[in-house]
Amino acid sequence: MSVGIRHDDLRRRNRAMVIAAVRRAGQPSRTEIAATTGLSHSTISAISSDLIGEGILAQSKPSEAGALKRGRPQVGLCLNPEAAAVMAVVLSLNFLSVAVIDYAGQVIAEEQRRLDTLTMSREALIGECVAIVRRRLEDPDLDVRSIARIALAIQGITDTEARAMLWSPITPQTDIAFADILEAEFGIPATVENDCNMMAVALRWRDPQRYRDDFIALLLSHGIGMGLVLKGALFTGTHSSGGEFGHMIHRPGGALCRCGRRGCVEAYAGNYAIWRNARMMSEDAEPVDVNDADMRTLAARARESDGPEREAYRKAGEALGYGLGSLFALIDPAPVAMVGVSAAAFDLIEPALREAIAQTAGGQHSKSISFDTEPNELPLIREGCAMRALTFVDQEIFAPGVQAKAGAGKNVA
Amino acid sequence: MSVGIRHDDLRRRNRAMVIAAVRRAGQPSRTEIAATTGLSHSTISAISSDLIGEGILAQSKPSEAGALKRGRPQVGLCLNPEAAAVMAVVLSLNFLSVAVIDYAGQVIAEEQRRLDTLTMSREALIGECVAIVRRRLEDPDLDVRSIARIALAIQGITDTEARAMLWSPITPQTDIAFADILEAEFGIPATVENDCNMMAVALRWRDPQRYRDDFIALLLSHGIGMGLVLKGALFTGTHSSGGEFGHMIHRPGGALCRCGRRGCVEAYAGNYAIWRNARMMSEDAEPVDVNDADMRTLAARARESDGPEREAYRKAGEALGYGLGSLFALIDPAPVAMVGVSAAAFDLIEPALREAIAQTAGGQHSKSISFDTEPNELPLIREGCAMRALTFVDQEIFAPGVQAKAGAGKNVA
DNA sequence: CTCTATTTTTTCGAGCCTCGAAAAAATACT
DNA sequence: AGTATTTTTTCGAGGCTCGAAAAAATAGAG
Repeated sequence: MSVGIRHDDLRRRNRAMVIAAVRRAGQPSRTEIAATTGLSHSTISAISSDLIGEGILAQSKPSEAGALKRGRPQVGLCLNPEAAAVMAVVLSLNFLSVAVIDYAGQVIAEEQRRLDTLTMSREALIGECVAIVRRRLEDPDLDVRSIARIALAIQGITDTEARAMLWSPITPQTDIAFADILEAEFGIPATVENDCNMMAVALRWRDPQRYRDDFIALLLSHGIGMGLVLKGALFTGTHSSGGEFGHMIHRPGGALCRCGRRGCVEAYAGNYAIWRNARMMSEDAEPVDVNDADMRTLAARARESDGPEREAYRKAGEALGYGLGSLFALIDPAPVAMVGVSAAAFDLIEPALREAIAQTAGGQHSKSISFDTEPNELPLIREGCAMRALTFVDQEIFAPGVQAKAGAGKNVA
Repeated sequence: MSVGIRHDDLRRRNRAMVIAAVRRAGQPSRTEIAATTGLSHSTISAISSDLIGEGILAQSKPSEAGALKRGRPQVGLCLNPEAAAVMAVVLSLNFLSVAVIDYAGQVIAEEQRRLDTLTMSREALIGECVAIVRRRLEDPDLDVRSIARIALAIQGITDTEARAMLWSPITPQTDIAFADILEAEFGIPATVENDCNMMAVALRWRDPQRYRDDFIALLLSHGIGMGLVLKGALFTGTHSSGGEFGHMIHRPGGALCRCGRRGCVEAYAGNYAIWRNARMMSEDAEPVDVNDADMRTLAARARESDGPEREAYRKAGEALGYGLGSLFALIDPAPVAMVGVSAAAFDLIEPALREAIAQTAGGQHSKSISFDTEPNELPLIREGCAMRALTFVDQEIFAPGVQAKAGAGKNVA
C-alpha cells in the first residue's frame, strides 16, 4: 500500500529535485532552478547552501556568455566532481569493461578485457567481474576513496529489483545474483541492469529533445533487444527487465529462434537470422555467431545486387515492422532509435519495415514515426550505465531518508 | 518537468490517502488507517476530524463483530454518502446507460436505453448522451444537488487526457470531445474512459487479492479489447487509451479484421471471426454482427461435436494465446480475466490458448498463469466507471490543491 | 458495584519546512 | 559616484507531522 508522506520526506525530495536540476542543466543559477522546480527562491537558496556545505554541489564561476545583463550576475551551480564516484561495468558477449566516473560524469579510469563468456564457468565469469572491479578499486594512481555505487549492465534478462541476471545469451549460466555478489565483496551498493535499458537511458541524456517521455531503443545485433521509455519512465516487466521485443511472435511456428522457440521477431531480424536467410539456409538451421565485419560485408553485398542478401534484410525489416506494429497497437507510435551493427544497414531494412508498419495499427502514423540510427551500442550502454549509477547516488545517498526501490518505475532521470 | 513539492501539497496528499484508505477498507478505525498509511495517530486524528467536519467522512457505529476486545472500542470511519454523487455513463453498441452513485458507492438511480448507434448521426449520438444525463439531473424524485463528476465509458479508443473518443467500433463518427461537451452543457467535470480500462478498474475493486498490481482484463466480445494494470496503475498509450491487444498482429497478411487491416488477433478471436470460421466462410468475408444468443448456440454446438465450430474456437484460442505470448514477452506473465460472451466459451478456447502460450516467451510460466472468466461485461464497466468517477472526486475535489491530470498513469485506486 | 488494565483517540508542544517580503549583494548604465 | 536592475540571502510567519502524555471508553477482577 502506498505510504503517506512524512514531513521529512519533503526536504529529501526537494533536495533530490535540486540535484537533478543541476545534473540536467549543467550550470543553472539558483533562479533557474527555482523556475524549473517551482519551489521558492528561499527554499532553493537554503537547499543549495546545504548541498554546497556538504560538498555535493559547487559554485562555478560566472556562466560565461550572456553575462552582459544588468544586475547581480547569476552564479552557476555545478556538481562537485569529488563528491563521489561510481563504477559502470558492462558485460557483453566476450567482452567486459569497466569505467570509473566522477560525480560530475567524467570518466576518470577505464579497463576493457576480452573473455570467452560462452564457455566460461559460472565461477570464472563471476570471478572476472569481481576482479576487474577490484583492480580499479585498488589502482594506486587513482584516489577513489569513495565509489558510491556500482552498476552492471548485462545483455540479457534481469530481475525487476535489478539484483540479478536471470538469463543471458552470452553465457549458459543463469540466475547470477551479481548485485549481491558485488555488494558482499566490496560493500558498495550495486545493481544489475539490462543493456538495452541503459541504451535508452543514455539516449535520453544525449538528446533530451528527441528522446523525452516516450521512445524506443532497439538493439539490432546478434539478438534483438529493446529499451522502452514510457511517460518518462523506463518500462520494465512485472518480474524481469521485460521488454523482450525480440521474442514477440512474428510468425507462429516459424523460423527457429536462438531461444529455442519458433517464429520470434529475432528469428528473422537477428544477425544470425539475416545470415541464415542470406545464405539460403533452412529457417531451422542452428543460429551461429556472425561477427560484425561479416555483417558489414553482407550488407555491402545486399546493396550491390538484388540477391538473397537483400531479401534477407527485407525479411528482417518485415519482422521488425510487424513487431513494431504490434507494439504500437499497445503503446501508440513513438520515436525509435536503431542501435547496433545492423542499424548501419537500416537503409536495407527500412522499406520493408515501413511497408509492414503500414499494415498494422501503427499504420496511420507510419509517416510520422522517426527512425534514428547509431551503429555502435557499447558506448551508449556504458554511458547509460554511468548515468544510472549517478542518479542512484543523487537520489539515495545525497537525498536520503527512505529505502528506495532499485530498478522499477523510477524516472530515467 | 516534475515539480517540487510545496508545503501545502503535503496535507492534500495525506488527506487523499486517508480518504482512499476509507474507500478501500470500508470502515477502518483511525488506528487502522494510521497503520496502513504509515502516518502518525495524531495526523490521522487531525485529518479525519477535518474531513468529518467537512461532511466527507462520517463515524459509523461500533464495527459490529470483533468488539469483544478490551479497551476503548474502535470507531469506524465511513464515507458520507451525501458528500457528493457522481454519474457513470456507459455507451456501448446500441446501448446507453447511466447510473447515479452516491459518495459511498451506492447506486441511487439508473436509466438504460437502446439506440441504433451504428447509424446515428454525430448530433444524435451526442444528443442522446446529453439528454440522458439531463434527465437524471432534473429528476425531481432525486435530490441530486451535487453531482461532482461524470465519467463516460465508451467502447473504443479515447485520448490520453480522457477528454475525447477518438475512434469507436460502435459508430462511424470519430473524434467526439464528450468531456468538453458534457462540461460545457452541465458545468460538471467529465472524463471519457475506455470501456476495457474500466473493467480493469472494477476487477481491482472487486477482488483486490487476485487483481492487484499487475493483471490483464480481456474483453472477448464482438471485438477484442484489453484493460491492463501494471505496477498498480492503469496502462495507457502515449497518445490514446492504448492497449489495443485485439489489433496486435497474429498472422501478417492474414484474415480480414473489422479495422480494415489483416491478421489482427481480433480477426481470429472476435465474435465475428469465430462465426466466420464456424460457418467455413472465407477469412476475407466482411465482419458481421453476431448477437450473444447466436454465439451461445455456436458454443453449444462446438461442445457437442468436433466440427468447424470447435475448430473456430480453437483458432480463436490460438490467436489469443500467441497474442498473450507476445504481450508476456513485453510485460512478463500476469493473471488474466476473460470477460464477455465468449468468456463463457473459454472451455473451448483454453486448450489451444495454453498450447500457443507454451510456444512463446510466456511458455515457461504457462502453468502458473491463471484465467478467470466473467461472461457479462456491462456490470463491470458500469462499476469501474463509477469507481473511477468517485476516486476523481476523492483526489480532486476533496483533496484539492493542484490541477490533476485526467486519465494518465494515476493509480487505479 | 468499584477499581484496574487495556486500547483507542485527542491534545499539546516541539521541530521542520516552505513561503513571501524585505534586505543585501553585485553588477551595468548614466 | 549614483541609480537601476537582477540575483541571492535573511528573517519571521504559518503549516504540518510527530512523539508523549492525557483523556476517553470499555472489559474483567474482586
